[in-house]
Amino acid sequence: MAGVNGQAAVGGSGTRRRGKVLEKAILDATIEQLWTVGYAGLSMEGVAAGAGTGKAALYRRWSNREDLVAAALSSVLPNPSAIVLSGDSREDLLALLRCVRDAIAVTHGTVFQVVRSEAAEAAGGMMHAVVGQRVMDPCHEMILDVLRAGVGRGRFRPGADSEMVATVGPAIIVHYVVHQGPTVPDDYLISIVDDILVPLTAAPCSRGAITF
Amino acid sequence: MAGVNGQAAVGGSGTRRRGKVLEKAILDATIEQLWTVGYAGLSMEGVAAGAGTGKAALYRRWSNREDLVAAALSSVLPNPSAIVLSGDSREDLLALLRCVRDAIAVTHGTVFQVVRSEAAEAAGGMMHAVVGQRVMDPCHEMILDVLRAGVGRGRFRPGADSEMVATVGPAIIVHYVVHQGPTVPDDYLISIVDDILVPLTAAPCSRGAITF
Amino acid sequence: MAGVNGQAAVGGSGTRRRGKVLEKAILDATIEQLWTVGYAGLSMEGVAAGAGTGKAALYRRWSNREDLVAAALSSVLPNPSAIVLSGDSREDLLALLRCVRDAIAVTHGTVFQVVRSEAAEAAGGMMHAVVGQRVMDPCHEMILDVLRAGVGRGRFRPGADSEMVATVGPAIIVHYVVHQGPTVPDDYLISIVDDILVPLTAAPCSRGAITF
Amino acid sequence: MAGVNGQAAVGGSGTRRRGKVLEKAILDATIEQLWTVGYAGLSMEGVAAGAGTGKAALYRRWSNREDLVAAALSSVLPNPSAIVLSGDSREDLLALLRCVRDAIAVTHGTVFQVVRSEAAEAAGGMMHAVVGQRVMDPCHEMILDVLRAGVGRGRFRPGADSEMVATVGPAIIVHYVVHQGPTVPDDYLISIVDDILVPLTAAPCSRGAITF
DNA sequence: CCTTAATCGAGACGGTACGTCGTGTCTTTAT
DNA sequence: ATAAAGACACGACGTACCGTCTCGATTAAGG
Repeated sequence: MAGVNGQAAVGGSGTRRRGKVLEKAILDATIEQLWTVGYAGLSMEGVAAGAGTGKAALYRRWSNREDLVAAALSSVLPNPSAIVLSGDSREDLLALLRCVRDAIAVTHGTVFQVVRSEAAEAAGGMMHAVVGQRVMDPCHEMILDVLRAGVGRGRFRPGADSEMVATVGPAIIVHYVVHQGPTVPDDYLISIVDDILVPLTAAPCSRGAITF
Repeated sequence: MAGVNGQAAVGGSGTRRRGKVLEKAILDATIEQLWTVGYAGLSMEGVAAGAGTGKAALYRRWSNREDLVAAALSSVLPNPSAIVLSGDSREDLLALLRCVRDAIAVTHGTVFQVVRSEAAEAAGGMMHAVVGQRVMDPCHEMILDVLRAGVGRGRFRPGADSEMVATVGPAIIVHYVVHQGPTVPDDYLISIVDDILVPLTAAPCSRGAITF
Repeated sequence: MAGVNGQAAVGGSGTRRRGKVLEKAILDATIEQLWTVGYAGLSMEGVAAGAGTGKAALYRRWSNREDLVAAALSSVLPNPSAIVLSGDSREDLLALLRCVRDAIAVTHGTVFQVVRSEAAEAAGGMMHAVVGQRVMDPCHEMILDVLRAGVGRGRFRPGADSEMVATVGPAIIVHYVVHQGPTVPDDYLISIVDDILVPLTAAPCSRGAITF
Repeated sequence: MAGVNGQAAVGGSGTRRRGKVLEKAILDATIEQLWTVGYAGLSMEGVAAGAGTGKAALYRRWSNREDLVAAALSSVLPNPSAIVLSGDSREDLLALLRCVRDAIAVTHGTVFQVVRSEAAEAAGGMMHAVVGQRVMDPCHEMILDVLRAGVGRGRFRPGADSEMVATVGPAIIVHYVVHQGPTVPDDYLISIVDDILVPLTAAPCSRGAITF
């Protein structure tokens, strides 16, 4: 458990880590602690021990537990801007929802282990804000882009490119995570697209007479 | 050996509180602490002091902080079964979403201050489960009932009475709370109904004889 | 999770005490507590507060109350080896008994506030052992030396240099303290020497050539 | 362990003890606790549980732990007035020292587990006083009587019937108990008499010329 | 090459809260 | 009326972390 890296806490291991190497070891130890004991059980002392360093090395970089965890999460979060949109609305929406899902999964649901605590709000870089700024917000914007494109091409009904429609998908994912746990199956995402987003954006009476 | 003094409580009240009276005082003090210092800042000692009692009286009833807060929240949660459905689908959905909103507002967002922590999962009566069982789940079922009724009367499209459609409204509210804070304006709820639920459930080609 | 504040000690002293300085402050506070509230009323929390530190600083050094008090007593006990023997048997015995008396007086009788408790026996450095090893045992040996010298010079009867004779003086002092309190008057010590030790060691038929 | 008597804590055992029967059960449970966990580990709750009763039954009879233990000890202490003196000084002194020894042994050294604590001094019937009044003081007086008789018959030197000489024997026993534990071997008592009391009381040059 | 300043590792420090246990008081219920 | 049971207000226990701080030891960089 202790010592994610290979040379910590061995005593006279010869070399002593500094700078980025040490920082990486600390963030790795933080992530490990999140997976093993969770956010509530994570302690600065535990992370320091796990990384084979002292508390001072942590506090020199991050002012408290929240900041440390935020930085650790930030280091493992997926990057929405890496997604290339195909132009196929359904596939693009699915890809973006998968990104949202992965952002939550990779943190093991930590974001929802502590959300909106007052202490967190005071701190600048709170965990939730990190996930929001790094993943949720960009995904939201990209979903909105897809919706606008769909409306522009007449594939979606007018007004389907609203903030709220763009919110529905991520919201359902978040709701699922909060209620069922951090692992959202792919079928569920497909279902969100097909059962919610498709009907919600469908052009009304798209083929006129057929409904007759 | 420990505790060698033994003075009885002299503080003001002539008689010593017991049972339900004391329990009420403790839960009230807990709610007050939640509003003043938040979940993260709430301590058993603080609640005991606030309630004018000792920690033992707390631990005799609830085994830890989570259980205590869950009980306190439970004591202030709205009761969905008190909602009388009018038969007007739109109004009924709105009433149910208001109930969900109130459940979160009344807890000052506490449910989302700590959600799905491992400790919480271990404990039987964790905070989130309380809100889920007491409000979210019943509301979900009632929303589903409204949807089924709408489908049954042909006001809603077939298939609109799905689990996922019923999830959309609460999910958006949760999403809002997590991102914007615990106070969800009524306009937002109306917008959820009109911009999401109405289009999502709209009978295809709503204008025409088919609705009959 | 616990301990969310973090203010550093602001209390008066510019710098934070460490090592020996802090240890001294703690032992002093312990002695003060012993005199003000007695052993039974002494608490780790009280000592920590009195010394202006935290309980951890105490438990880091001593594992429990007994050990702490033993250390505190040890710091104020008289040192028998500082006594220089004059060769005058009577004066030397008196000086040694005064040392025993002082050892008890300086602890305010604490040694006899808890003696031979099971907890004490388990612990290695229990209070009573401290006084025993530091004062009682050395004094016993020195008394024995004085007796042997007296016998050697024919001033004392043969056999007067026994363990039990050496025990008599301290035993009477202890008996007095247990029954009358920790302040043994000097007259009493003189009386022990003159009324007990002198007759007990007197050479038979002291007047006569045999003493040669 | 729990339930010294046969019917405690069994539930609906039919009869409920009162008065002397209950008092006896409590005192027995107290003695048992003294032997098993010692004075320091003895608690009112433990005694109540051991006796199969409630704390109220204890506090109705004795105001605190000290009083309870004093009463319990008192119930098992030997009675010096039962000793019949033979007239043989040596035998009589030995019998009295055995009484002192037994008084300490029967309490398992409890008297020296807490002695002269401030709390004890405040209370009227503290443990140590009980042993003192019930055994130590009477024995002291009886020893003095034996000494006076010896002096009166010319067997002892004049002045041998002093308070301090009478104190020596018990004092050495107490000293032994404090240092070696509550079990004083009979040989040790004999040694006290033969090596201390006999020389101390011996008539000087009792047969004149023989020493010559 | 050797200083020199930075920063590492370790852990003591003053402090808060934890969850447990015992005290002495007071209530409740049943005998 | 009193027994048994146990809740109550309280204080102390010994532990765990917090965030700050000190103290060598190590090490990268500058002269």
